[in-house]
This record gives sequence, C-alpha cells and structure tokens, in this order.
Amino acid sequence: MARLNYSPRSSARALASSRSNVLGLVVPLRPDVNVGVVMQFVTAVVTTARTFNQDVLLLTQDDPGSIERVTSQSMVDGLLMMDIEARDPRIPVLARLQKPAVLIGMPDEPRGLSCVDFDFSGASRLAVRHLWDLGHRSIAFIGSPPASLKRHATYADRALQGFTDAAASLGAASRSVACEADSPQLAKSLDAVFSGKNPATALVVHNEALLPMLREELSLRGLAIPGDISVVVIAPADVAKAAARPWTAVSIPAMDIGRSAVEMVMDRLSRDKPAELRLIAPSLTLGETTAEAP
Amino acid sequence: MARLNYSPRSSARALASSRSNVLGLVVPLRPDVNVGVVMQFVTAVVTTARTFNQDVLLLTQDDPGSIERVTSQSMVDGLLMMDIEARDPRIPVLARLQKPAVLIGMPDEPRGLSCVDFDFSGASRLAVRHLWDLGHRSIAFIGSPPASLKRHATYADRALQGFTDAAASLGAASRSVACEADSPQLAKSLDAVFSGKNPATALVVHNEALLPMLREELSLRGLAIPGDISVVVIAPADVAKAAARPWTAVSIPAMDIGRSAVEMVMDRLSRDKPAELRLIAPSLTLGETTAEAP
DNA sequence: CTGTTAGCGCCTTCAC
DNA sequence: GTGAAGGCGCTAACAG
Repeated sequence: MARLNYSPRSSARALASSRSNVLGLVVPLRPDVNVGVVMQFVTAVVTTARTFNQDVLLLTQDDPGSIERVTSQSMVDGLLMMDIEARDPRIPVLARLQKPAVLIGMPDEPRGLSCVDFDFSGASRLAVRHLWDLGHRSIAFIGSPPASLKRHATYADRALQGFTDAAASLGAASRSVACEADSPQLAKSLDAVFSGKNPATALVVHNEALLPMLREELSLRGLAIPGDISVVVIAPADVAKAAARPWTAVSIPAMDIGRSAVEMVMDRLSRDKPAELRLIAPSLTLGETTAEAP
Repeated sequence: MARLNYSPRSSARALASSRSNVLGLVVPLRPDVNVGVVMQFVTAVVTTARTFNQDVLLLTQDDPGSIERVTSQSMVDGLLMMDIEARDPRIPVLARLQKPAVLIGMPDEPRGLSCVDFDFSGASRLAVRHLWDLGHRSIAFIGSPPASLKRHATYADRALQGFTDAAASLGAASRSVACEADSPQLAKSLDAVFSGKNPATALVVHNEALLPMLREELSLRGLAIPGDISVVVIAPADVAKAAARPWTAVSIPAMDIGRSAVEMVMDRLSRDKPAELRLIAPSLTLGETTAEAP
C-alpha cells in the first residue's frame, strides 16, 4: 500500500460499511454570540474528532432542514449541535432522526438526546461564594447580551440563574444586567449596578466581549481593581489570562466540553450506549482582580 | 420519491459519480488572527457552497497532511484555504495535488492556484488618500499583531505596504505600529504615534480587536474624534457600523470574498476554467470619525 | 428518448 | 487462518 501510494476511497468505504466517518457540527451564527468562544468549541470538536478518525462537516444554517438533509443522505454518522436554547425547535427534529446526537447545552427537555455542557449555574455560584468569602455583601452580575437571554440560550439563562440563587441563599444584595458588547452599554450597566444606596463592591462578569473595556470603564469612575471593586469573570481560561493583569476566573473549559461531546457521540455509535447528560464542573482560578471587600 | 420519503445515499452517489459534493475548507486557528473576521469568511463560504449544492468539511489543522488525506481519499471535490502566508508551506503541497483549489489570500507565488482576496493594499491607499484630502499631513497606521506580520500573513503585510506606499507617494509623514489586542499595548502604540515633533493627526487602523478600546484610549489622552484626530478603520462593515458612532471605514467584504472563492472552485470543477487571480476592490464608507485636519 | 445494466471500490460474509 | 465473491446504492453508458 505504501509503495503504490494507495489510499482507500472514502465513498466506497462508506457505501460498503455504511459509515461515513464524518460528524456533522451544527453551529448557528447568531449575532449575539461570542465568536471567540464558539471557535474554541469548534476547534475542540474538530481536534477530538480526528483522534477518532472522524472528520467534521460544518452546518451553519439553523434551518432544521439541513439536519434532516445530511442525515437522510447518510452523510454523517452523528450530529453535534451547539448554541442550544431552552426549548430549541431543532430538538424534536433531531430526536426523531434516530441518529446519534449530542447537544452542547442543556435544554429544558433533552427528549432522549445526550447533552453536555459546562455547569454555568455552578460557575456563577462558585464566583459568588468566592466573593462572599472575601466579605462582599453587594454583588452584581453583568451577563450576556439581551438577545441571548431573550432567546433563552441555555448558557446565558443558567449563569444568571445560578447567580441569583447563590446571592439569595447567602443573603447577599444582588442585581443583574444584560449587556451588549460596546462601551456605551457597559457604561450604562455600570451606572446601574453602582447606583442606589447599596452599590456593588464586586462584579461577576459573564460576557467575554466586555473584558477589554471593563478595566478602563471602572478606572474612569475612579474605581481600582481590586482595591475598590473585585471582579470574577466567567470566560475561557486563555481570555482570562491574556489580560495585562489576569482576571480571577471561573474558566469555561471549551476543550473539555468539545472533547466530551465527541466522545459521547462516538460511544453511542460504537457501543450504542444510552443517552447521558454530563455537566462539567467549574473551578475557580485566582487572578489579581479579587480582594477583601473595602 | 416523495411518497416513500426517499433520499439518495451520498456515498453511493459519490462512488458512482466520483463527486462528493463536499468542499474542504482549511482554517488554521492561529492565536493572532481575529476570529470574528475569520468566522465571517467561513459563514460566507458555507452559505455560498450550499447554493451550489455543496457541503463544507472543516479542516483546522494546518498540517499539510490533512490536506493530502482528504484529497487522496477523495473526500472533497475541491479545497479552499484561508489565512495564507507570503510563502505558505501548504502551497506547494496543494499545487501538487491536482485538485481544484482556491487560496483566500495572495501569496508571493500562487503556483498555478487560484487566489482571491480583498485588495488590502488598495484599502490602505484609499484610507490615506481620504485623510490626505481632508488636509492631514501626518498619518499613522495601527496594524495587525506582531505575530501576524512576523509570519507574513498576506493581509497584514499588504495593508501595511499599501499604507507606506501611499503616504510616501503623497509626501505625508507616516509611521506604523504593529499592535497586540489589549489596551496596554494600544496605549503604548498611541504613545509612539503621538510622540515626537510631528504627531499624527489621523489614524488608519487595521485591527478589529482594538476598536472597542480605541475611543476610550484617545479620550484618556484628551483627544476627541474627529475634532483632534481622524480615524479610518479597515474592518468588516458590521463591525464598523456597530459602534456607538460609526467609524469611517474601508470595509472588508467577507461575504463577497467567500462567495468568489466558492464560485472559483466550482468554475474549475465544472467548466475546468484555468486558475485566476481576483482582487476585490475597496470602497470607503463615510462615518463620523473623520474630519478636516485641525 | 426511455429502459436496462455494468461497474464505481470497498467491506463482509462465507467457503475453504 | 486465508481467499474468493456478492452486494452496498447509485450513475452513466449503451442498447432498444
């Protein structure tokens, strides 16, 4: 084979074995998502897929039709779907198709599909707990853009929910704002959380796009990090570490999630394991942006 | 066919027709590229591919091996390659493969491959010309991260080259800096361009990631846009328009480029047209960030 | 123009 | 264990 420089033809192999060695990855491109984070997931999926000798077909239209097309033509052995909404209309379609599929996200009703996601709710709780332990009693949450919350993207909903719950159960004062990724909006959000008679002394920020601007906006207000205000971000580790002074962060482990997702489809393919739900546990990395409450 | 809910099996069709109806898209994920812009290209490619009834296989390892793998296994009918470097090592590999291929970018030697790209050089010239016409005589260029220039990503090189050429031919004072995407680096870059006895009165910025921070950094220096300083950005139109006050911009038409790229592979596939080089012409959109020189 | 059939290149079963 | 052959589902060429 080496001498003749032979390599098998995938189509013939697929026809005979009825396996394409291709996974479909559904990545809807909504304007409100953070492309950097999405790309990390995509990369993780493609890289892991290769270790299982699978390639990745990229589907960007969230039109359920394209899911049906690639499955009915047997182009893919399994499907991965990103950016899941609480009651995602694609889920019933997928569930009917009888193809191994994994959702990256946690919908209200998985309908027998496998799901994997970061425990965003736990991430928020961890962040709040850390700030509480440092003595902060008024904590604010700066979250995903309004559009993400409006369509109930599961990461946005759950991070916010976890924050609200944690603050309530600890008895901390709390407020939350949804924030677009530009500095006027950030300024408005900060105005909101620092107003009133019980201004926040700490922030939990779940919005990667705001990080480049946050430090400046705070210093414009005469607020030093972490002297006057502590900040915990929920973001990929490299984003958190890339800053001049690293953020204290609950890292979104995109690589782990992507890898899990692929492993789960492959499990269902080869050993047809039943559907499972996996939540990846959060962990907090200390940076230079949190300190005792003033 | 409709009644039986029939749909052909792609593998059988591919075997018999020796056409997979799949295009390979090579997207290396270097840390210095702007993922937002990359995603726009990817989206454009996938969307256009569908109009030709083609799907897209995503290859993220820039390892030339994966290019050879998908072609030798006949998984793809053609290849599109992004993020081209001046002397890209993948080009000789691709050229040898005898598969329709299109480079998105302009290498030093295309070796008979088709290429399509935005005319970044012309974009810079257009920006400089606009500023010159407004009376600016000292203009600075804030460009891609050093890493992009170091590896001679063709967009980075050519935008810078165009700027230097245009300033020289007009007789304008000019300087240029490569800038990482964080605010300390931006601050340092701004220090550089405003120092000396002939400080810049206008900027050409070819670095999307800096835009969210730029306005603030300038106002920290007491510089108003466009009163004290004019700014032209080279960036996708939506990025330029998304700002609170729209940037005067030479838009990177990601959709046009992606579409062209797909059209060119399809042309070579069906009518085996010869290789061609296409440069997409730049055009300037007036925003609120340029004005007469002070 | 319609209807038939021989492959496309591989996998997998079955006979040896 | 090794080896031969049928068939996967479609396309394209060819005969009618």
